[in-house]
Amino acid sequence: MKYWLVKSEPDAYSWQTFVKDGKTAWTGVRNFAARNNLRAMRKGDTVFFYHSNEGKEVVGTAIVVKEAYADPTAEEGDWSCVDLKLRVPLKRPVTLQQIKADAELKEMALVKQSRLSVMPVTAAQAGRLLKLGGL
DNA sequence: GCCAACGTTGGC
DNA sequence: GCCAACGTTGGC
Repeated sequence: MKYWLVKSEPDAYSWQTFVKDGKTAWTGVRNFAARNNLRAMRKGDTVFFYHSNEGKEVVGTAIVVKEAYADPTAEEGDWSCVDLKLRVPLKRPVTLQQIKADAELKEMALVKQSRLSVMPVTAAQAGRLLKLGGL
């Protein structure tokens, strides 16, 4: 069982919208590294949901319910998406500031590769995020 | 709104 | 196959 983190601009697709939807197809990824990470996701994996630009914090968790399939929103090219189901909101969002200040979390791709929108999270980092998030 | 980082494209 | 130019992302 692995851990991941996906980013979304609240303007494009917010956590609040996800809460209403309950489940969503994670489409629109157009970056090879991010796509490959999507393809490496397995059913049951935990996915952290991060708000970029506005908020800049990890706000909740989701679970992979359908593994990679062809992204229906892609008009050309070889792109993939997965289906995510809502799990739980963090009791307290974990901000980028906190992440940068944390010895373990500052090693996350979120900090080191700011442009990557789908990335792996280690088990240790996941535990830390959940703890800081009050879960 | 600016700018750094970095992925992608295209000319050679 | 290299590398410069360009576009996009995302933090500040």
